[in-house]
Amino acid sequence: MGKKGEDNRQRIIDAADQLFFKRGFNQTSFQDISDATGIPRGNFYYYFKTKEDILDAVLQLRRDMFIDSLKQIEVNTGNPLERLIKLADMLDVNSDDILASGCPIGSLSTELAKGTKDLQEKSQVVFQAIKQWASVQFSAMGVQRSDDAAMDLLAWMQGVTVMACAFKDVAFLQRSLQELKQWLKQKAHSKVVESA
Amino acid sequence: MGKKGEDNRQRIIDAADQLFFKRGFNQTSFQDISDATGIPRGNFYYYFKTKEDILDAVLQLRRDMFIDSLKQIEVNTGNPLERLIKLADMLDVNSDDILASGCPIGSLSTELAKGTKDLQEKSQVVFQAIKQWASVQFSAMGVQRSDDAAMDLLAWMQGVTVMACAFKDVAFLQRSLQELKQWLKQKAHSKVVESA
DNA sequence: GTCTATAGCCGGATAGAC
DNA sequence: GTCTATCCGGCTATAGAC
Repeated sequence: MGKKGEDNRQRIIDAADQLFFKRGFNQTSFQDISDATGIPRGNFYYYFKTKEDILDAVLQLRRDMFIDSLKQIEVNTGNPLERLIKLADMLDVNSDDILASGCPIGSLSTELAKGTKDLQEKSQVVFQAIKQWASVQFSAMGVQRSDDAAMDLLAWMQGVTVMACAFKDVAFLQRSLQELKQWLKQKAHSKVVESA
Repeated sequence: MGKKGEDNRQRIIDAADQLFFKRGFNQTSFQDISDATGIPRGNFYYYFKTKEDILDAVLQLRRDMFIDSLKQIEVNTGNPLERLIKLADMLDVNSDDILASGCPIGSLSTELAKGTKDLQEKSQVVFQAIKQWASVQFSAMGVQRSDDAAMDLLAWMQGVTVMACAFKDVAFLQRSLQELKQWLKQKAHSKVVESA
């Protein structure tokens, strides 16, 4: 806590997080992060051994941020259906960024999938956390095969994001979000029918 | 046709096409393409002024290849529902590549979205060709708002691809493909009900 | 802990011989 | 048309002064 460097370290991670999203991991240079923070390039190696170490820190940050957001949703919302709807609504809340740069997690995962096996595995961590949370909510809703449902939800959100970003089509994003919410509500209702 | 260089030019484009898919556009160097073809780096500039010109040629190749494939489907299949199912089945036919590197069009679009505005617009062209073809098929099926249906289909395929690639999950890919086909069949049937 | 200077490499692009 | 040699710049990473 008292360490001076912890502040600089966090500023590097925060800037890298933004730049990895806007430009991609490979296309973000130490110079870019230096320009954004005012911290000299050479100084980075005091906090991180390699660029990949910065990536690790960014992935951990994103995972922690998501887990925080999801816990907030759990605190504020008792109904699992409404919780999942709030997750989906992130597409609307962040629509400007999504149209411009896609999904921070999905686009990074897509980029890292083309790298070394080491890199490929790292990108799963954030998705895993969200998937697990969504699965728990589906399960609480009484949905069978909640893991499958969680994957379907994530796939839906990713697909909408890829196409909306490719065509810069906010109307498609909004329409798909409505249909996604309908699908979630049907999931919640159909479990009643099936369990009857 | 008699030009000697046309052969080399095509070999460069074909190698770039593969490499852009496996490693990404930015992460593919002239050296990589040279290694794959045996053609010296410096020679590339006889056929292309810049790396972006190679990208243009690759995008045109992919568009042409898709248009060819879709025309083949039209020739071999009279029923628009079965045509769309054959389009979806590309997820199965190319499942190994998809698990390893994602969708050639989607992943490139995601990468280029983080580049200059010039690059962003180019990636739309291939998607546009497939979307238009799918829209025609939905329309022939009697589906209302066929453009929306085409976007939904592409988004579904992209979402499945992103998640299947991220988790290297072939079972999810297969399951989602079955559900996608069911959705297509429901679309085909529901239009009868609505028009009755 | 902070910063400058620079090594060492590799990228896209060019010039010009053959 | 084909190929070699090379320029110039940017990259990650390192060394070492302060």
